[in-house]
Amino acid sequence: MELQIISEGRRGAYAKRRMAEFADRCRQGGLAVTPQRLAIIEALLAATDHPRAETIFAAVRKLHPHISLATVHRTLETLCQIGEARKVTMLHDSARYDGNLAPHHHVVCVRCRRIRDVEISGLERVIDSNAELKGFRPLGWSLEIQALCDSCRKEASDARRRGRRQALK
Amino acid sequence: MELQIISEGRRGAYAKRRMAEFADRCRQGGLAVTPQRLAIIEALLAATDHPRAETIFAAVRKLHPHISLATVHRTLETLCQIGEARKVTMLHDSARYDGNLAPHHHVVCVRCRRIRDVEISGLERVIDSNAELKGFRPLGWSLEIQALCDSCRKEASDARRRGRRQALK
DNA sequence: GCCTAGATGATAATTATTACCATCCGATAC
DNA sequence: GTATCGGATGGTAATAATTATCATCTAGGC
Repeated sequence: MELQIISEGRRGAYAKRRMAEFADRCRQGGLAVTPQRLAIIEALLAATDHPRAETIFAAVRKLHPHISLATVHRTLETLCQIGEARKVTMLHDSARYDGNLAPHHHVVCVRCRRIRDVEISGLERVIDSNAELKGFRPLGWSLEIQALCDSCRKEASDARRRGRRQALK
Repeated sequence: MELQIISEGRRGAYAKRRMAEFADRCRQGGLAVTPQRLAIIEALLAATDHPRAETIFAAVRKLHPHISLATVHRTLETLCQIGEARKVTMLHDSARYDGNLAPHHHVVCVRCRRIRDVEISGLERVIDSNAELKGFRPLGWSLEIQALCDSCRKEASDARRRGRRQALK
């Protein structure tokens, strides 16, 4: 299969630089530089709407009809793992509800997905004085702090230790 | 079917007050006060872990084996609509990705789910000086501003107008 | 008690994502 | 350039979460 770089279009300097770095950063992460990965990162950099896998799939498909949706899903996750993309919706896999109506925020463990309430004051001031929301009328806001909880931190370091031992065998 | 109030247990004063208000607030919202709804809001108020529908289902089921998972899903959404609960994961229905690695935040239209980047400075200071994250080691944070975008605002008000006309017929 | 709109339970359908596996190909060593 | 090999891909089945459908039931107003 042969894929080519999607049209230059009106990509910004940022996207251009990121594309230039991309191959190296893949290799640094131990990943092969495939035409699919190039097409997907390029579509992601060209988008301004924080797309879902399906949207990227549709965009990439126009030029490369053979690409598979599964590849798009996999690749987007991979890009997040090597730090080339971010998942905006950390807790997207199922809806989580909160009965606490008082204004508050959340710390989320990135590993076990436990969520705990946090109170933070003074946010309102920072947002009001700062955010330019042209075209959007704000209704509310919520801060999500990504974190590692103590028990996950312990388990993660144990796993690393085991991994190292495995690697030495 | 007959459901009863889940054991008093160690419900806080907050939950107690909310339970007391609940029936009235349902009627205000034009909703029937059913045993299922009582059981679900009570389970939600008793939980501190921002549960998913399945978790509430499991909790409620212990005392009320006949309740359906579909009812739990529907009811949780309904509770959000009348303002008795919040969905912590507004954009949970599909994963959204972002190629922009620079630190930034998001405004999300609650209607069409468009997401736009916002830059907000000074957040770091507020969080560091404020948040008590006992047991969690922070890795990053992101602020999500819920909003209504201009075009959705227009459509929503058009729809209301149509609705009123319908209602007059 | 009776009636009706709305609520529920049971289950099918839909949607997003992941798993699986045969085949392919990028990267490295020759 | 060729051979080799482990990771990557495409096609598709499987899974998980949620929503739709519809027959039945019931809360709330009379």
